[in-house]
Amino acid sequence: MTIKEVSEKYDLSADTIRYYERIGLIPHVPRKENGIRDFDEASCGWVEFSKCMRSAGVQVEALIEYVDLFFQEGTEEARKDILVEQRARLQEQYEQLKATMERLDYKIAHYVP
Amino acid sequence: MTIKEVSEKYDLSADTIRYYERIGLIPHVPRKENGIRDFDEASCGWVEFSKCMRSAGVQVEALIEYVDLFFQEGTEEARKDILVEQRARLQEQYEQLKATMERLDYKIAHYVP
DNA sequence: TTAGCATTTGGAGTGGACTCGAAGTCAAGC
DNA sequence: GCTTGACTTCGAGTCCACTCCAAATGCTAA
Repeated sequence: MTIKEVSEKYDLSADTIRYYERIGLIPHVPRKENGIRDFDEASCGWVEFSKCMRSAGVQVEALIEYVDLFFQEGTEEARKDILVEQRARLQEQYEQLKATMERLDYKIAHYVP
Repeated sequence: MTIKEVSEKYDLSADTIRYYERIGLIPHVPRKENGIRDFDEASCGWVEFSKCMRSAGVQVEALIEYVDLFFQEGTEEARKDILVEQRARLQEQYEQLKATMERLDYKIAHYVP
């Protein structure tokens, strides 16, 4: 698949996908002989994963570290730790979000500022 | 209350509070004769409100508009609309967050990348 | 009354995450 | 053979939301 197809498939700009590869947020994408990216299933999987994580607010830094560890042997625990930590972060955001939504609901329902 | 006290009370830097006032995210804070901010209950309320909204991810822009309308007569509906729209945005974030957390839970539980 | 610390303003600087631009290559169609 | 449009790299630019700085003023305590 070309970058354009992947970009449309996951609704991420081609620039963003190139940027993600450049900074190591997704692993190197295979190229054709002419140097053009040719996304295979694994690469698509990474794009999809990064999109999902990013849109929930997982930091770029954490994802880079994860991808980095992914290519080293015996780092399963470390990788899992990253996931656990990010999971905890999301949990916090979740609580905050819930509280704020309830507050907004109340404000909207009783609207008199 | 001084800005320092408010800053400690709500765990927001004094710089951020001044910034919020400057851009209109909170209304003008009353001053003493010497020009120093003297937060009353209303001002504290705005600080607390903005902190809550911001930490859930409500955009600065929307809050500025809200505060702006707040000081004009007959804008109740418009203000409520802002709240309703922001509520919907948070709802989307919430869904995204939930989905991502579930995905992480699964990945963590079955850890074999 | 002088030191030392908080506060004021306005403007400049920062960090994160993209987003764009320039200059070049390549394949397909006319 | 030439144009057109998608692709490449790499560096620069942008946007948002702060965060910091400088210079001036004010309050408190030795």
